[in-house]
Amino acid sequence: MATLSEENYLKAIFHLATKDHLLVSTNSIAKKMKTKASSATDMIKKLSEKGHVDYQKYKGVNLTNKGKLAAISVIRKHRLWEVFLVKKLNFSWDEVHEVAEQLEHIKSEKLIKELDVFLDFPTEDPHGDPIPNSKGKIPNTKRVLLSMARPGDNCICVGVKDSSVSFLQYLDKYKITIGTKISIVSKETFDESMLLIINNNQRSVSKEVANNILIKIE
Amino acid sequence: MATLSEENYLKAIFHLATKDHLLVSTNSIAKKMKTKASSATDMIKKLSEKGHVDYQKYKGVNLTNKGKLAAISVIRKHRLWEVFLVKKLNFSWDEVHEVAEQLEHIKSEKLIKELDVFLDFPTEDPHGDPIPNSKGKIPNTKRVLLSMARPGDNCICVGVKDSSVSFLQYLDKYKITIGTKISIVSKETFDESMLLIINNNQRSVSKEVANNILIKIE
DNA sequence: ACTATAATTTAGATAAGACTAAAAAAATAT
DNA sequence: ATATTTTTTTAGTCTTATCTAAATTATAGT
Repeated sequence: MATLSEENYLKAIFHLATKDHLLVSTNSIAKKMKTKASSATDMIKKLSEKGHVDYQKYKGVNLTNKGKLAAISVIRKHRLWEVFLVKKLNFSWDEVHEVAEQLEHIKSEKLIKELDVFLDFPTEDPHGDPIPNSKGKIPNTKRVLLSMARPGDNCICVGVKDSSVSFLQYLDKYKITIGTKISIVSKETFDESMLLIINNNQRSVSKEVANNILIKIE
Repeated sequence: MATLSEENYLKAIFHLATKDHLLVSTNSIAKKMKTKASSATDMIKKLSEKGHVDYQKYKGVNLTNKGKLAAISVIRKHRLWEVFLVKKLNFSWDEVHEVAEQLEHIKSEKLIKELDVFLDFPTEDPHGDPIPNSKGKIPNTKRVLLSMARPGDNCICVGVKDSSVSFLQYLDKYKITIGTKISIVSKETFDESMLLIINNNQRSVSKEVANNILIKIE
C-alpha cells in the first residue's frame, strides 16, 4: 500500500507522461511536486523498489502497469470527490481542487464504490476531465484545444486543461463553463488571439486562454 | 494548525478526561493511542508548547480551552462524516468508524460547513453520540446506561458506549438499534445480568452488555 | 573533440513521530 | 521509614520525507 507521498508522486508521474513521451525526468517530477531534484531521486528509488516505476539512473522513470493503476486509482478518487463537492456541497469549480487533494488519499474500497453509486456513476469531473472506472479504464473523450478551432467553427466547451484557481475564475468572469457554446469569428496571425462569440457577445481571448480551453467542434 | 498525530492525541485526551477527573495520565494516553509511554511524553511536550494542554511533569495533562476546542472540532467532523456514511453511502454503524478516523482530518472550513447543511444539521451520529455544533458546544443528551434501569422500567435505546465492531455486530444480531424499545423484566443480583423484553422476545443480557447500551427511561 | 552548462545523484543533516533501555520520580507495601 | 513496584521521563536510535552542498553524468556549443 502506497503512502500519501508515494501516491502524490505516482499521480505527478502519470500526469507528466504523455503518449509519445513515456519517460519522465527527475527534474520535471521535482518541479511538479514543488520539491528539489534530490528529493525526487529519493522517492523514485523507493517507487522503483516497490515496483511502481522502471528506473534507470540519469535516464528517467516509466510507470509500470502496477504504478499506473495505482496512479489512476488516486485520480479516480480525486475526480469523484470533486463531483461530490460541486454537485452536493455547493463548491464552485475553482474551490474543489485543494480539498480533493486531501480526500483522494482516504483508504476505503467501499467508500469510493458507494460514492460512485451515490453520484450516479459520473464520467467527468467539474473541469471536464474523464473519471477512470473502477478497473482503471479512462473513458476516451476526444477533445481538442480551442486554439485548434478555425473561423466558422461552432464549438462547445467540454473542459479545461489548466485547472488553476485564477484561470477558472477568469472563465467564471466571462461566463464560460462546461456546455458553453463558442463560435469562432476570426484568429489573429500576429499574436494568435481569437475573436469569439460567447453568450451572444463578441469577445477576444489570448492564445494562453485558447490553449487551455477544451472544446468539441460540432 | 495541528498535525494529524496531534489531532489524534487531542481527541484521545478529550475522551479520557471526565468531569471529575480532568487530569489525564501519560500511561492512559499511551494506552488509548496504542503507543508507548515515551512516545506519549514526547507528544505531550509538543502539545504543551503549542498551548493545547497544561502539563506538569509526572502529574499529567489538562486540555486548555484551545486544546479542547481543537479536540471537539475533530470529534464534530468525525461524527458528521459518520452520519454521511450511514445516511448517504449505505454504511452500517459498525463500518463507519475506521473511515471516519481518516475523514476527520480533512482540512476545510467550507467542507464541514456544507456537509452539515447537506445532512440537515444532524445532532447525533449513528451510535447516538451527540454532534458538537460549529461553536464547539455539545448538545446535552441525558442518557443513562441500561445497567442503571430497574425492573418495570420501559426504555428506548439511544446510543452505545462501546462502538467496537464486535459489540455493534452483537447488537445487530439481536436487532437492537437506536430507537429500539427495551423493557426491564428483572435483574440477577449474582452476575448483574438483566432479563429484558426486546422486539417482543425475552432476552437475557450480561452486565457487560448492559454497561454499554445507553437508554432513555420513559 | 573538448569545454561549459544543465541535469542527476550522492552524502550528510534535519524534523516528526515512533521505538528501546535506562534513569528518575511517585505510589504502594511491609 | 524503607523497600519494592509502577509510572513517567530522558537519552539515544530508527524511518520517512525533506533539504543543502558536492560530486557525477549527460547534453550542447564551438
